[in-house]
Amino acid sequence: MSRDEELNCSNEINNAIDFDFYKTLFDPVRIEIIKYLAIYGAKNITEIAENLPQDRSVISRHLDLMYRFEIVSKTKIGRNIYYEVNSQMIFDKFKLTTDQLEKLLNSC
Amino acid sequence: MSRDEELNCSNEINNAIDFDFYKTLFDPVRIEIIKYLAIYGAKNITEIAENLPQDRSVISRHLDLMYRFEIVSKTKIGRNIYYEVNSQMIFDKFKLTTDQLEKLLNSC
DNA sequence: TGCAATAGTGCACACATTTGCATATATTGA
DNA sequence: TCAATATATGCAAATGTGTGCACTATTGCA
Repeated sequence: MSRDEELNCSNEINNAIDFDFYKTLFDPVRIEIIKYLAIYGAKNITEIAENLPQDRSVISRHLDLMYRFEIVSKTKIGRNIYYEVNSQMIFDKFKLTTDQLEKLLNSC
Repeated sequence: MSRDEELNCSNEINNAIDFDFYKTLFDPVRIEIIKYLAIYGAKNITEIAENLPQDRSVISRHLDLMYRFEIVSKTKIGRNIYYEVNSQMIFDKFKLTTDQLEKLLNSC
């Protein structure tokens, strides 16, 4: 394998796997938030915090981080900001990664 | 949604996503090791450590952890233990998760 | 057999991230 | 307008994980 092929291979792996997205997704507390939202639908920070051990401020920061990766979306209604899981987006991400990994299996 | 359905939904999410596996996979140094092995094939700890900034002992521990999740496999030849990425297994895992997420999209 | 090479482990320190309190900042509804 | 409610942020402490050194253990080869 030439140096070019090596670099190419490395790049393909980087492209196949959106590392920062998955690293953000696979955090124990964030997964708990996601599960809560997946079950109960759109909820605001206060209500999420009432059902998880973490402080409101902590939930706020986790949601903000997930929002930046589009793992959750938010809708403002009155005083409240309702957060919701982008289930479709998460699925699409896994689908894309799976497809790209399949290609990688043949080339790298 | 009844309490039973909630629990069921929560369990399905847990089953769909092998959290510990993905959490182990998405670590910056472990990904570097995986990329190195994906490109260069089976290598022993010493050689991996020579090509990454971390100490041999650190590489050893990361490989041990990944081995426990079957992310890598090992083969002993003479004095050396050659580690290799289980690319197929990683792909299969993503495929399974993707399929199960698709089902979840309809039920939860 | 012994020694050189390779891998694994105990330990303490480094580092990044999470956490919760206190407080600030918004923003709405009365 | 202003009190009430919801969210965001500064900060320092806590936590968990990663890290490298020193050392031990293992084992295959000369």
